[in-house]
Amino acid sequence: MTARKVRLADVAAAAGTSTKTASRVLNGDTRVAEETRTRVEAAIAELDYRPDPLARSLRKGTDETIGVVVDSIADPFFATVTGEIEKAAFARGMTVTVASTGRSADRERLLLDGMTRRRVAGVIVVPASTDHEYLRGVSCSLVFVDREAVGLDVDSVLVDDYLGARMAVRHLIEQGHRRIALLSDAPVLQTTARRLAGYRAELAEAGISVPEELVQANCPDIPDAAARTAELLRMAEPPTAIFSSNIRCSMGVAPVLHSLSRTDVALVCFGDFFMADALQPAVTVIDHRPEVIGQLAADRLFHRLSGASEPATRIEAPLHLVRRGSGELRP
Amino acid sequence: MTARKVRLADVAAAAGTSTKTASRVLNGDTRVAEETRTRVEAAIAELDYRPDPLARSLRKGTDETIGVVVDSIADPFFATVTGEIEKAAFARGMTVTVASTGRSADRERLLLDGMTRRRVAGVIVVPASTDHEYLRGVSCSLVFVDREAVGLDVDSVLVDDYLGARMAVRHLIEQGHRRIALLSDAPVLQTTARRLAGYRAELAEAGISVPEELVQANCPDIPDAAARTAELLRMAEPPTAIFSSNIRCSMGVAPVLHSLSRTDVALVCFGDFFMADALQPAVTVIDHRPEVIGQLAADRLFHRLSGASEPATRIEAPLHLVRRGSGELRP
DNA sequence: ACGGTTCGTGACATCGATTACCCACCGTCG
DNA sequence: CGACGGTGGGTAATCGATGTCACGAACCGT
Repeated sequence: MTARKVRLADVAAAAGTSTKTASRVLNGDTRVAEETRTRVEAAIAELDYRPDPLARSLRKGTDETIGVVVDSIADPFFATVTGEIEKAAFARGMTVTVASTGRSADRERLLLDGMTRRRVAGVIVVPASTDHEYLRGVSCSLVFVDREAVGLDVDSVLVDDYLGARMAVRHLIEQGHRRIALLSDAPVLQTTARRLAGYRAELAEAGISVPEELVQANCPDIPDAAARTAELLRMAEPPTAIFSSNIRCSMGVAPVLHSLSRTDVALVCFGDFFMADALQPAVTVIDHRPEVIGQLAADRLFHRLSGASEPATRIEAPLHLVRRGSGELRP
Repeated sequence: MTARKVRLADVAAAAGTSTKTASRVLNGDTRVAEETRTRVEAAIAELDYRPDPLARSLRKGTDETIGVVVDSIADPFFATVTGEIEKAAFARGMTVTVASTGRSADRERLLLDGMTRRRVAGVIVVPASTDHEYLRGVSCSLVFVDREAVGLDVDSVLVDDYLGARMAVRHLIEQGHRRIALLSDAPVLQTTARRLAGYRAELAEAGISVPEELVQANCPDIPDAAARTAELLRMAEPPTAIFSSNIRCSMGVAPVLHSLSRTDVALVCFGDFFMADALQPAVTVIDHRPEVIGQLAADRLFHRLSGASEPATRIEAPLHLVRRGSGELRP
């Protein structure tokens, strides 16, 4: 077993130079004699030396680590996004630290504060708070994902929520539906609010009025979404179609429709989810791939890290309607 | 905005002491006069000082970070495990760094090496390699999850694969099945090998011989599992029941049974998965909850970190059969 | 031949904390 | 009364790397 700790000083000693020169070789400084360089490189290889990342970070003031802050790392959507980021980071020899906000603005602040204190090179964040002025002076690069930054000019990778919702609702209208219910999270979130707006706009444009009892815009979790769905179906004049505006809701709606054998009700969901294509009928979705979003965010961040100082960009991840059956049912 | 950098020296200056004394207060050293202590604490609060984690780690030789190494962070099972670990870490003010091995032993080595070099306090790892001697001398605590350590005596949190497989197969036999197919990953993995052994043992005990064509023990991914399932169903004498021994396989099998309208074939899966309860019939599973596994692993790790030096333990996460319909079909 | 570059190099300070070691009290005991 | 032991606290070394700056040698132009 090679010795426990090999320091730069050991390398320098082995090569017969000073630590400074060894450091120069390590960092690819050009002002080192060819002969010296090879001697140091030999010593590095010989001793299997690798620099101490902590010491380096302390001195340089920036760590080869990127932070990922999401609602919940256990959420399959964010897990996939994170996985993609980790892949990109690994390819560049960087490490990734993750943290979940649980949708709490305070916690978001706490986590970001901790990460900047650790001098992460950059952070990819799905914000929970609605005001990001506090990030004004941070020295690390930031990329916002899924939700926009407020009061801060940073790169962001977004989903066109408004358009996606319109696509979904238009599709249902095209199948002949007039009573289209909506299930969504609390509209205090931008994302949710925009999807709700898209839903209303598309219906308005088609000249369809929306009875408020069809708008269930406050389902925080799967069981609640399930309960609301059951409620909708018990109405005197039930909806003939449902637009579920996020994955959590979808995972509540779909099972209920099936267990109540009400698979005659059309369903379009915002966001693909596991097994959506295995149900009978398979669930039609507006797809925004987490892989793509993760890649875009990572690309953006690494682009910044390599020194680009362009103005902040807003990238919109592509959306497409995946017809699978449930959204093509007629009333 | 408070000043960008507050160092311990600033606190000491404000309190009129030396950095050493300030450091003592910070680390709860008892040999500090009550009066001095309060003065320093006031200064800390006043300046909103928080110690630099990097500098501290460099000096102390151990970082307040725990590493999580899994096959893939995007896998919903591991994502949930990771989420639970992160939750536990956050509660203790520690950060979490994650990395995926992609099942590569080399990469496992690389990642663990990198983490120990970063002086993580501990690592929770789902190993990809089959020999862990190389971890013999590491200074950080380790907890293995889901697969056993080989050549190394460490805490581990496991699933009783053998028992689980027997439970699944017994259940199918009890429903009257005799031709029970198996789908699994490559049996080089311990987990897989044990489940396979359980499958064979249970059948043998029931006096049922297993035609080798029913054993599809090499499905690396979802599409492959799907293809194998279709193949099984095309056989001259097809199986009346299928035991899918891991989640990835299950996500291949279930959709195929549905899309081929062969929901008359009984199915029991090892590991719960999203929407398993929404299918018609819902999928019967042997459940081993990732939340529980994550918690157990985190508990174990933090227990070690707080200084326990008991011999290594082997914890087995509880398993239960969740009857949902697909496993109760008769031939 | 001499001052001015450029090049390769090393001594030393530095990042921000912890810690080894030493000192200055104060009270007490022999 | 002086040595001793326990407190409270300071100085400087340390963790492992990088940045500053200065220095000697070779090189160049006039």
